[in-house]
Amino acid sequence: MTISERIGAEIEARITSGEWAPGHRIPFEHELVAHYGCARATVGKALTALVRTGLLERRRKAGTFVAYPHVQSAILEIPDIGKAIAERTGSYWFDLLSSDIRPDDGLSGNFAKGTNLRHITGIHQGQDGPFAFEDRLISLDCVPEAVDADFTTSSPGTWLIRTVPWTQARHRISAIGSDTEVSAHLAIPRHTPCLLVERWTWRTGEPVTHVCQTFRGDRFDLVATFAPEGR
Amino acid sequence: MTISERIGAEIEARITSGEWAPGHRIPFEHELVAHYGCARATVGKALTALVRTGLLERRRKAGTFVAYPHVQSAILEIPDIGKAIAERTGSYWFDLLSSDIRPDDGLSGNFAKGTNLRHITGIHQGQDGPFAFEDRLISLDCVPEAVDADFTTSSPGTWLIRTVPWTQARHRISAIGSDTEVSAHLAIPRHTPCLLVERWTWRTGEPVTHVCQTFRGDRFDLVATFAPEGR
DNA sequence: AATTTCATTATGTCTAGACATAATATCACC
DNA sequence: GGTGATATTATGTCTAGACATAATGAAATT
Repeated sequence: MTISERIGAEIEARITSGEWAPGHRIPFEHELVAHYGCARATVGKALTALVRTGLLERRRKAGTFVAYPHVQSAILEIPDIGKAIAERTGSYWFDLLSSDIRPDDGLSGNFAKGTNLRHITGIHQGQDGPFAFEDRLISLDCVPEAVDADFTTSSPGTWLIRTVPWTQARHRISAIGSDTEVSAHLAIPRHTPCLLVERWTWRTGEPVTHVCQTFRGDRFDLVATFAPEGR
Repeated sequence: MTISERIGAEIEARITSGEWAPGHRIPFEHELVAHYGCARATVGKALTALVRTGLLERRRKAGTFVAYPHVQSAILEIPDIGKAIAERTGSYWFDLLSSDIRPDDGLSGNFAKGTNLRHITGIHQGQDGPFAFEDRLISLDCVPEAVDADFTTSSPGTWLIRTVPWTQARHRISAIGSDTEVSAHLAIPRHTPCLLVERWTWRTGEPVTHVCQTFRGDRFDLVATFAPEGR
């Protein structure tokens, strides 16, 4: 354990134990330097790490304070569906249902009107039947290689992750009842509760893909963990 | 913009533009030092930040490499339900349905058998009706103040965030159909698709609370964003 | 050929000090 | 009393150099 890690751990312990409550001013850097007998940069490194995790807040001239818990946030692992299904059921494949190319009609609101899009629908299949239905648009202006990519061997999601360096993504997670089309594809009654994961991806500001994945509610959930001690 | 920020931004640009693909060895630190005419600590700071965001990977003796995209992850903001509902509908309150105190029967699997628990059920209400049903257990051994906390003025979640310094949390998000009890509380037909958010919280390894929140699927979704530029 | 030894090298962490910046408190002045 | 200039102070960032550590490849040995 390095010196800065030790300093950080000791400060964190005092906070989580409640000894230093939110709003409390922790000792000045020069006091910590005197206490630990190290350089200021070392103390600074420890404090910077704790600021990153949201545990501390520094104000010039005033000092360093225990932060008030703000918005709770968690790290959500967006699973590689193929890997997740293969791990759970032993096998996985992607059934391509349709694939066509057309310009954006300007109604999607995500891509610029006229953007060349590849439109794909398909089903993520596991050992014991369908897991999820996918409806995806890929911008060919941003990812020209997607024109002739073969999505019968690997799913579009897996292919894209490997091909395009993403920079930004936005997810929306909601619960819906399956409609007629999805019900047929997933082999479930109509109005069965499903998890809908919608994802938009950008690369340096330019839209890359927009995907709607409908999961069978009884076969899939998302897990997120939060650990403030940073990675 | 500081020097280290500039160095980091330039490296990131080369990666997201595709010039430096995953696996590429970026220049050695001493080369970057020569290029930018700064100290090694400054280059190191920039690189450390990029490692944190998962864009780079450093190997002693070998050098620093562009990381292969691994698991996609996103930052999920766990909303303060009260605030979210108030913002959307203009008003919010928590309807306490039941509150009792009992020792853990050892069947929950989350708390140690015999742990004193406060068990609470209630409804998150908005302007135009119920939003979510909540079923919560709080460990009184870990949070003794919860014995006589008044959850008619603020929701248990809001109260806990302000009172207990959390250290770890785990969430599970799934889609379910409402059962008889939930249907009645949320004023929806049975088997309506709902978003179930389950959350476990620990404080230095000790379980604090376990909560199941059932949201009306038509009135709530979760949003997560991913932005590799850190935080 | 296989193994051990050793020098090399790039990153990991640290020190001691410097200057910059922003917020605060103080004091003189109107 | 209110206002503005000034000194003070804690954090923010940086430099130049040091030693530690771990991985590599080459040389020496078995």
